[in-house]
Amino acid sequence: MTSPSRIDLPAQYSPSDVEDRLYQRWVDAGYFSPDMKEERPAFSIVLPPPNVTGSLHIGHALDHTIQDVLVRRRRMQGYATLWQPGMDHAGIATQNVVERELAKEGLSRHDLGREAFVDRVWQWKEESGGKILGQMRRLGESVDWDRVRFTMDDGLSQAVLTIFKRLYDDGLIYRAERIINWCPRCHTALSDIEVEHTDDEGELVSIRYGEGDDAIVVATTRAETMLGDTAVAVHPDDDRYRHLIGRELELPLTGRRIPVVADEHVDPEFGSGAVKVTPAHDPNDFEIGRRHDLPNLIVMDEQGVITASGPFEGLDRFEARPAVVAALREQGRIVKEVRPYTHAVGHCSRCGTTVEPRLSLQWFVRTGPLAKAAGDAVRDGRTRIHPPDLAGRYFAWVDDMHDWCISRQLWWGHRIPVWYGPSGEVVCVGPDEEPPSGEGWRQDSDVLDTWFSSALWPFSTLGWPDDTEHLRRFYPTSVLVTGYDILFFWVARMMMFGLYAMDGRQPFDVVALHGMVRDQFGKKMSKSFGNVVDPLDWIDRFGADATRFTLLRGANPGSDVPVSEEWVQGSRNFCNKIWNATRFALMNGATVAADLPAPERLSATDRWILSRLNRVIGEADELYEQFEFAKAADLLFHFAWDEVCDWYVELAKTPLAAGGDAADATRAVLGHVLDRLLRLLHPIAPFVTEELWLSLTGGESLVVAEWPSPDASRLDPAAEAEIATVQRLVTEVRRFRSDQGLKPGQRVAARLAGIESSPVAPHEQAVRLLLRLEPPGDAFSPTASLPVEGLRVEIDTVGTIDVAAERRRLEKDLAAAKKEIEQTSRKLGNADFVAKAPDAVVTKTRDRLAQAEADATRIEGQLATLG
RNA sequence: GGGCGCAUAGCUCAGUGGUAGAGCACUCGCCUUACAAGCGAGGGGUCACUGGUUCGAACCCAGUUGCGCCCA
Repeated sequence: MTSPSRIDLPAQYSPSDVEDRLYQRWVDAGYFSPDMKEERPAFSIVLPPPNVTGSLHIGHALDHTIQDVLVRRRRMQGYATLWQPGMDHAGIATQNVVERELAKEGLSRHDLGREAFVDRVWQWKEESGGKILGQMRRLGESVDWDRVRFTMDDGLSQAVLTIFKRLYDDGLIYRAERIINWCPRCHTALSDIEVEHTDDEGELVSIRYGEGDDAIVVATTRAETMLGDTAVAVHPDDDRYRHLIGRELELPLTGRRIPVVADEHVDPEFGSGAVKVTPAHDPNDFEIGRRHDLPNLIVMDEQGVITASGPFEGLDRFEARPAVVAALREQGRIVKEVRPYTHAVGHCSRCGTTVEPRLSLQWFVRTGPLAKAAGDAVRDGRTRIHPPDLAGRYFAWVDDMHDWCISRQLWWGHRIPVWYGPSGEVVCVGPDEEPPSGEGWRQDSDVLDTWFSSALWPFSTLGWPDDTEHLRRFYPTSVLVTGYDILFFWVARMMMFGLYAMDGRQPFDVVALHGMVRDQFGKKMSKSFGNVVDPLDWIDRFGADATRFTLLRGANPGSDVPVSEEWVQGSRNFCNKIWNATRFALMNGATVAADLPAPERLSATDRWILSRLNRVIGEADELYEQFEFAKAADLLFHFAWDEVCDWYVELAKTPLAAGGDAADATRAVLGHVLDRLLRLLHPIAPFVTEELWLSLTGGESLVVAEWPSPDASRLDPAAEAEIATVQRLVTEVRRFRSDQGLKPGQRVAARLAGIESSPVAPHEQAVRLLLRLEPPGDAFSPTASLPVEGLRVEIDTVGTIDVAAERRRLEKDLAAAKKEIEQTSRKLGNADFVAKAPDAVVTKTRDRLAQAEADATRIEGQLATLG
């Protein structure tokens, strides 16, 4: 159960050896439940409840990782943090799952009856539902497991009944006969946003109604609906049809006579300028029908089968379509057929079946005043949408919201709390009221849209309608993290219900939106395309930290997140890099003490890395605060790898080897830098950082360690400049070595002429170590001489120098210098530039020119020496 | 049809007025005692196109083309 001791870390980080152990330790310690001490400020996030049927997919992984980052950082900052987990009951999806199980037994839900079926769903939920909760542990999510909620729980159901009653009494819920989206496979109504529109290939058939001078041509993609036509509509100002308005035509195939009506909403420019009107099967036609008192003739049943009497009765709608067209063709009434004809078709978002608009008696939420409030809360800044440019989409939705159809013809869900009496009474029953009983009373058979209960999530999970401590402390929640595709579905509805139920207080202060996870080519992940990433597979193979890091590294606010296996490998490598840097530190006795040595007692190298560290602490903290996870991850990646590992650790080897005070100081600084770095990375990569930090510090846990803040007294521009000089020198000599074909490990003798008066002087030993330069011996005879950073590096390359390679290198440098001279002199030769550009820019340009000229002169000299 | 967004290296993306960047991929050389999941060096871009504003434009403005998303 304990972490490895300080020295015996293996050479490679193995996530599977540490993740479960650490996670269980965190849960056992109770870190994920908020510390309710009064003085702690509150921070809360509600997890968007995944479907009880669902399993963890890569989109969840992104969404949850972002939330975990926010929560873990705030926890380290000392907040009372609540990350509220749970699931929703997913009405249609869950009912479908259980119905499929029953089907295997040759049963339908009707064979069981409502009560037994619902029992069966509960049974399924207990046994197989909620798999996702276990998977969330694998990702390292620090949710409060003591507070898992489910939208069908007693408490949350109480919340549903409470708000339904309030809305009903306020006249914000009503029942009406309207055209709704009907799924003939799920046998239920759907709301507008549960319908997905795709451009499908169909046909556009033009049909002649009437005879001779009275003939009118109408066009349709759903020919079978003509069986339910009750009028033809034309624009009142359309001269072509003016004479027909008010007359009747015979509707083909039916023998019925239907009127020609004049309606302003008909577009005379579109098609023939005349439209068939099917009020019971088309939303626009329904409106026309209402304006002209047309009958609503339903010609299809709930499975999409034609019910209109005649030869088509009993045909499925897709069989009826060609049959109707054939019959019309036989009568010579088909004027034109366009096939294929691409047009938008609505599909059930659950099962993909083509949605059928259908006249039906349903319950609705009157969204007008609620949506207005939801828009205003964002407009006046109580809720901030991030990134702000996505607020436009939100406004477009809430400012033009249609009433929300909330009844579903399902059995699994919150049953509508309305009773109908024997004499036509309608009674909405509140949560603490007894439903009317007695002969002839029955409850509405429908259940509520799942989104109705998830719209209550930010306060129902905290105990509403009871006045609980959690509700008082954690509402409004601090941030909602979700994909921009959920803005309409869920965010707007939570805003409406939150503001309504909580006396105008918004459900969250910030809505932080992210995009969709895509593959490395920016393509949407889809099973049929075969590019789906399973986050659990990645966690198994690369670790939870690498998976999280990969997702975050692409998580720019509001934009899609491309990922690939190559990139998660890179993230895994990064974790391993941190692992080995800490391993090096432990092997060299790095310590983490309360106080660092004062700057006067530190080398420029130590002062440099501390200066950089404190800059990075400030920058990373700001990026986290701004939801800039991709930039925060990138910053820490480069600081850790490029600066700490590639330079500081390498430079530290010299004082560590020297021992004494120099080694002690370096051990303290190295320990300090890693301690702070691990803290900064912990929200992103909780496991590897925790494992290393425990070894490095012997502390209790990074989960509850203090979040770092920058120490301005450690900023040291002079040390930064000094080390920059060292870096340029080393890089330049490495380039020479590489061009000359000297093996990296090959030691050569060299003299660093003029180093005494150079800022590099204190770093001579370190520079020699990095460059594998031996001190010159008695027989030292340099074959090359490199002027660099104000000193001259004379090297005995052990053999003849590759003159051609050296010439190539110098000529390349010369060309670069000449280009720089050309560019800068042109600018400086422009009087307007010198006069109008800021002084700093002009000075900088002059400096660049001077530097380039010096470089060119030096290089030309070297080339001349080469002969 | 309406609205919004995007176009920068082979791929995916940062970069909002002053020297074009990263990751991955690519080339060359290395098992140099933390790490080959590594180290060092290197190649690679008319910043979609046209015009404008400006001393100066990847960046601001207008238009064009192409692509994507949302809504109907």
